[in-house]
Amino acid sequence: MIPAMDHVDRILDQWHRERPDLDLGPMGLIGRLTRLMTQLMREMEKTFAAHGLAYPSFDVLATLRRSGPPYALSPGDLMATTMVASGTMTNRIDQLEKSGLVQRRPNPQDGRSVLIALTDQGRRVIDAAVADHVATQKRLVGHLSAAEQSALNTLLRDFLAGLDPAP
Amino acid sequence: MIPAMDHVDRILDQWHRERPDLDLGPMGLIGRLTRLMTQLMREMEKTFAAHGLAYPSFDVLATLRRSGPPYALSPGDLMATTMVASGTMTNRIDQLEKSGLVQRRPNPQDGRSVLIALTDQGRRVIDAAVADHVATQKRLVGHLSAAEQSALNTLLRDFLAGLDPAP
DNA sequence: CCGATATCTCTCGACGTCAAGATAATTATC
DNA sequence: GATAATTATCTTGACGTCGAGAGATATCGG
Repeated sequence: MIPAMDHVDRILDQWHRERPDLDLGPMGLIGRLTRLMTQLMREMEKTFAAHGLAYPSFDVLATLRRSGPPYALSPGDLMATTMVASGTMTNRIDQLEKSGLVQRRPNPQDGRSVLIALTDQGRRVIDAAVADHVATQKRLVGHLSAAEQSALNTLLRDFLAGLDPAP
Repeated sequence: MIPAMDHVDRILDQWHRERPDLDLGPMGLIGRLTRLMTQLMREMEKTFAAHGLAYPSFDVLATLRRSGPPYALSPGDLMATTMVASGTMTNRIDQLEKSGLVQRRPNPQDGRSVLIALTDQGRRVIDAAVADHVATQKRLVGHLSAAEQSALNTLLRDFLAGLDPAP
C-alpha cells in the first residue's frame, strides 16, 4: 500500500521540481524528525502548563528529582545534564526560586559553587507533573505498535551513537 | 550484542530507581528524539552561519525558494508552512528585509496582505546555502546504513501520521 | 448598498536562550 | 606560603518566540 503524501513529501516534491540536482533523502528524514519533535513538544507543554510549569522548569525539577535524595545539584551539574548555557541555567533557577520550588544553598564542598535543592513544594509539584507527563508520552507514542516503538528506539539509539563521540 | 549505555539510558535508570511505578518506555523514545534533534540542529546551524544565516532566516528563504517562480508568498502562507506565530513571522521578515534578501510588495489580490519576494541576492544566498545544507544533512545521517535510513523514515512517517489528524 | 463579521498583518510585552565578560574561590606551582 | 592559572557562577545585551490585541481590508447577509 502506498502511504498518503504528507507535509514533508510535499516539501520534497517542491525541492525536486526546483532543484533536481540535490539528494533529498536525508532532508526527508531530518524534516520528519523536526516536524515530529515540534508536535510532540507542543503537546507535552500542555501537560507542563497544567502543573504551572513550562518545559525549562520541568527540565530542571525533573533532573533534581531523579538524582535522588537529597534532591540537590550544583548549577554546573544541571548545565551539563540539560545541555544549556550558564546564563540559561541561572535564569531557570531564578524563576524556580521565585516560585518557591527550589532553594539556593551554599555548597559546603566548594565556596564558588551553590547547591540547588528541591523544596517540599517543588518535590510535590514535580512528582505530580512527571506522572502526568509519562501518561502524555504514552498517549503520544500510542499510535505505534510495541514492535514499531522498539524498532524506532533502536534506530534512534544507533543514530545518536553515530553522532555522539562521547555518549 | 548489548548496546552500550547512553545518556538516555542513564536518565531512565535514575527514574527507575526513584519512581519504579512509572512506565518509562515512551520516555526513552521521546528522550532520544529530543536529544537527537538538539544535536542535529546545532550541527546544521553551523552550515547556516557559514552563509550568514540562522535557522529562522534559512527557513523562510527556503520556503520561498522551493515554492518556485516568482518566489513570493504572503506572510500567512509562510506562517502556515513554517508553523510559527504571526509575531514571529513579522520579525523574521523584518530581519530578512533589512539584509536585503527579501522584499515586501503590495498584494494585488488582497489589500490586507503583502507578498514577501526573494530578491536576486536572496535567491543567490539560498541556492548556495541549501546545497551546503543538503551536504551537511547527508553527513549527519551517514552513520546509518541505507536500510536503516529507510526504516527510520518509514517509522517517522507513521508516527507523524498518527499525530497529525490533517497532514 | 451597508452594516456586521471575518481575515490578514503588525505591534507590544513577557519570556527563554546564548555567548562573552565579570567576579569570587579553588587548585597548582614554585 | 605566595602567586598564577583554573574553575564555578552570575551579569549583560542581543535575538527569537509566542500570544493577545489593534488596525486595515474583505466578505457576507439582508
